Amino acid sequence: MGVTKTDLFTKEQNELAILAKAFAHPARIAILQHLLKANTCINSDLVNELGLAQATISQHLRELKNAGLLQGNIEGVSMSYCIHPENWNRVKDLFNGMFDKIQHCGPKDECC
Amino acid sequence: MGVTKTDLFTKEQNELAILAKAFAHPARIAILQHLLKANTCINSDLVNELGLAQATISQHLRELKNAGLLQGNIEGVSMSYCIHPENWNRVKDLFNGMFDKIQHCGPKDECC
DNA sequence: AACTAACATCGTAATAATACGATATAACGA
DNA sequence: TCGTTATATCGTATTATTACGATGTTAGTT
Repeated sequence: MGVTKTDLFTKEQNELAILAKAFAHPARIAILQHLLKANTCINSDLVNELGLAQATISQHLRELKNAGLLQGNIEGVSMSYCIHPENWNRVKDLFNGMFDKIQHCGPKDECC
Repeated sequence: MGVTKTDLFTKEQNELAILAKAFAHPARIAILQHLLKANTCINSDLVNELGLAQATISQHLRELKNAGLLQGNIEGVSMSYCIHPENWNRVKDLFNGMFDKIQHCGPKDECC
């Protein structure tokens, strides 16, 4: 793409955008939802669950991990992933910090 | 990109991903934050505020509008944008529906 | 050691997103 | 009407993302 002009924006704006990008694919949402239910899973679970190739799942997992949403622990031969609890809550707070800033703007909410 | 296999995922997963994509650029976060403060703005406000070209701002505004996050009203010669209140709250609920599903997973939060 | 199972990484083709100049379009005022 | 102001849209070069086969890597098994 054209290069995003990161320097024009605040640290918070860039951070929120990076986090949102991690959520911005249905496969990654599906992975997160699976983990919210199952607490833990390995790559091959998700290959069966989602029907994407192993390499593709691995790539999505890495992106979620890079964003800090997941952590991975070696479990014998396989890699066990789970949601990173502290970061998850921080992300929640960051988004809600934005969501909650909306203000009532008129009797019928006619802002503009 | 390789084509995203939308049909593999649920409606909610695809919707969340589309919304997250709308948030996944610092310029769009900046636009939303500006609107949360100012309630209303026009294209040229943002050109001055953000330092991106007029065409670029217009493109970002369209994406935010397509995602349902903004609404626009004609105001004489210019276009007045504001946050779409109902959709904004629905988006908030959708994300929190996900954020809040995290469960305590152990004495030290060692999930995996 | 040889084999297997489970992943990660590489390479790459296909496709999407970003930025912006150039060019429409539309409303208002003189 | 003509010019001005404010946006939208088009075209396009550049860069990023997605998916997956092929190949590497590592831990356990026989």
